[in-house]
Amino acid sequence: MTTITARERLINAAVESFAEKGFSGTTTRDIASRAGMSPAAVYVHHDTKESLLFTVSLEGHRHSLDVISAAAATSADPVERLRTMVYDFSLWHADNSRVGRIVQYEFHALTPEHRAEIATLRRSIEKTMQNALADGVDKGVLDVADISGTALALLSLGVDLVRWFVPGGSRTGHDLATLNAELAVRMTRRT
Amino acid sequence: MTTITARERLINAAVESFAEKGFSGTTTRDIASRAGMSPAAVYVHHDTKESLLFTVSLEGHRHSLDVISAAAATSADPVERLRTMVYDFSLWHADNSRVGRIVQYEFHALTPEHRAEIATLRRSIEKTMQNALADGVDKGVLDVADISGTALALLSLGVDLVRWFVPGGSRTGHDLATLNAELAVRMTRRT
DNA sequence: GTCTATAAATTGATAGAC
DNA sequence: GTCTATCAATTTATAGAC
Repeated sequence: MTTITARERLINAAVESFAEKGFSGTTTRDIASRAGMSPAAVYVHHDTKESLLFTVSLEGHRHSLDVISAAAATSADPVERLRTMVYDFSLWHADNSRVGRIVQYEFHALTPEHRAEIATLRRSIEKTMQNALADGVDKGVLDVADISGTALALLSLGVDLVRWFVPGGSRTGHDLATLNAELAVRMTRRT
Repeated sequence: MTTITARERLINAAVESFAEKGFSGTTTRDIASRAGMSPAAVYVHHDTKESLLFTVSLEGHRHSLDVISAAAATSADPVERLRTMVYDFSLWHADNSRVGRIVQYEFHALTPEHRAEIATLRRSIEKTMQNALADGVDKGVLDVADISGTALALLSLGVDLVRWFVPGGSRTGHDLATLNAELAVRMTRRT
């Protein structure tokens, strides 16, 4: 049996509202009413509206870093590893497109301190992709002239899904992730 | 000699503020002060804050559609045409990253009527890319199993630049556009 | 921990003088 | 076409009762 605390209900409500209207477009009243509480109840569990955003953003960044890090450890073959990394990273963005929008598009709304903390997670995500490409080049399996630029492009394929992906639409997350993974291999494989 | 009207000064101010803080995070007072006017002067030239957004968004969408359409007409060779399309589309997003952020991320803030009008331009952009891929497949030069999905992925490479591109940073728009164009060719060329 | 009530500031937009 | 002044509504956040 899973107990959902008031704090978690507020976080779920914040995810809904931030993803739909953006951070600035969301009122604390909207979050409260989605969570079935009065406006004042929000502040018992979260100091400010921004601290709610930070909680969501931090958890989302950590989750996506976990996903790509785990994928990076699945195979010793650089091509299959890259395929898995792009597949899992893309699938995460499709399956979590609401959190993904907050992660990717509300970064600027964080306080400078919170932004700095999250920026380190972003660098880890990029570094994980760069390392996978560099290893594949070292092993002579991948052909990548610009490793950091290509890493950004591969991540963009997954990240940009959150801009338009609609759950229940004609394309499934699995289909899109499979396509992105195949394109990633074609982009980088040595011929 | 170029005369800058008050209306244009307001649009430039709106681009700055919308790109920096988002539509909801921007106040009409902020736009007015950036344009060197009083808050009331805004409403002489634009009915609502949203009409300013619509003006910026419409112009931006038209411009990027013009860019990719012109690129689609440059060459009869599908590979070189695709390279030019991805290069020009990516370069536009790097060179116009502020307008690009408004175009890509403030779509939801438009009124339903304005959103519908702009949606037709978005479909034209996608269709232009799809046609270029389909023609290359017909001519036996490109190998693309999922044309609409691959079109979205190619556009994503350009679009996602606006999320992080910083003018004057270590990477130039030209460098990024060249890389994206090369990756696009590798993704789609028949081997 | 939840509520009602409200403070204090900010917001989009307008009125009316010049 | 620009201004000062202001309205009416909304906003984040708090006070204090239960």
